[in-house]
Amino acid sequence: MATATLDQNEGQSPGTSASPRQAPREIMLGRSERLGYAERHSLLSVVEGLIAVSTVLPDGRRQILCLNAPGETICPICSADCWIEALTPSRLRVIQLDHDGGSNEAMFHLTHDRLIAANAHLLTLGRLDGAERIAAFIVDMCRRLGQPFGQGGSVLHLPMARDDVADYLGLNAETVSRLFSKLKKRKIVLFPTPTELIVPDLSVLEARVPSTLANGARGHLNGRNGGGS
Amino acid sequence: MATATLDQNEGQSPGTSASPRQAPREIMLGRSERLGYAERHSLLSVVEGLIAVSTVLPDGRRQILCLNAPGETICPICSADCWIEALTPSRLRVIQLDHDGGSNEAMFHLTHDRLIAANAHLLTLGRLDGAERIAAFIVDMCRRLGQPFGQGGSVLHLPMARDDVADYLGLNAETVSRLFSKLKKRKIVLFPTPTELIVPDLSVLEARVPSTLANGARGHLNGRNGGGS
DNA sequence: CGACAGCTTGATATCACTCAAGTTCCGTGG
DNA sequence: CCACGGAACTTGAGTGATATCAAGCTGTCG
Repeated sequence: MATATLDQNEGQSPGTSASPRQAPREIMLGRSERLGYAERHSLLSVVEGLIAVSTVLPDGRRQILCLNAPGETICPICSADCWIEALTPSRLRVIQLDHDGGSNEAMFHLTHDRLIAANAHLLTLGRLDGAERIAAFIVDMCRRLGQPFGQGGSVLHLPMARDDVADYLGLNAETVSRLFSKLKKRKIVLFPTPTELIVPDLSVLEARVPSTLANGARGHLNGRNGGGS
Repeated sequence: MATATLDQNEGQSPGTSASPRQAPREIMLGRSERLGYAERHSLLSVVEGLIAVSTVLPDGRRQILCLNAPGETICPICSADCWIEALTPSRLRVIQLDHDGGSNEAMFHLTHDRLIAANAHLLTLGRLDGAERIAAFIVDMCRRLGQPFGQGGSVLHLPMARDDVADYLGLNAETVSRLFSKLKKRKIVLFPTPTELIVPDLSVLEARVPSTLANGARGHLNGRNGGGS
């Protein structure tokens, strides 16, 4: 897993990066820029933007395993065999690991939360149809990135392309677009612009997400919730 | 579908269980018997049989998140919101936790391995088609449960129903059966009986699994031996 | 204003699901 | 030992959801 040292040139190779000075080391990534495993040596947390951890097959198929919003730390384990990719221009902060017991526990919590989220995602990919996946996705993103709107509504700037949503949900971009359109037609979600979503009433969307998931998907935000019934 | 209830006398209620009084606590589960979260209080490891950790939606859709073969320990985190279910009659051993730092590390390793496997599974469900999923599955099971056969082949007793394979791979039972038949017709896999598979040459199957996965899927195996690769 | 990237929409194809028989396997009882 | 019955498995036909291919549209930024 994460080894300690960083050299000075970190974050240099990808195109538009600005070179971080000293104290709080930062890495800038432009849209679609990636870091492979070899290019990271520390824990990273997202300051700004949206980061995807993804696997790409030789033929180009991509699966996004995990999305990290600002404030979240990228799980170094889930990213060992994968790419870290900015879905929108992003700023990352390098977290210095102290080699005491303390960071072990931090690593465990990261891993723990990630596993719970991964399990929810497995259910999504294995057993939900397209419409359900989209509903679950929007609800999840509203909780993580949305601003409250009216009574139980949410405004969300979706900082990723249809393409990326598709690769996260195991669909393709056209299907995502069609499903969005369907929600738009029914006025469950409004689209002032393609990346600006207004959900007037989140509970309408939540009603379209099978219940186990509606709870399970929150595992990485709160602690655990109710037992397995 | 019996749900086993456990009280003080752990391991009593499920059908055929033998009740150990003291030392190595064991739990027997008949086929399809389940333990909910409330019925477990410790780490469990599989002695015999095959255990699935699964989530079930209100409408009955089931996703198997994880399979545990003999010798493996069931990850308590991945099973917090889920059922533990025996796919074939199984024997579990209760592992007593000592509340020292040592078990923290054990928990971390369990979680770590599980997360790596979950990520591989996400790729499988999100981006592989039916034929690829089945190939990846058989290869994985051969490594974990198979006996070497000839030059680079493997014999596998598959201790689970088509149904269960389907719920693990996000398919349905008929599709699994059809895909098995296709492999049978091409003599890539032989079926002396429906649950007995002979893979004369594992590399033929491996060639049908996109390469990233062929490596990633082994993450959770550390320390177990399997047929060669 | 023009060009490009991203988005939407339509037509068609394909893969996997559903429903419905059959068939095989296996345990049980005559 | 064979007949029976149920569960699991296989197979086929038809359907539906999602992917693919192909335009066209929109919005953003020089």
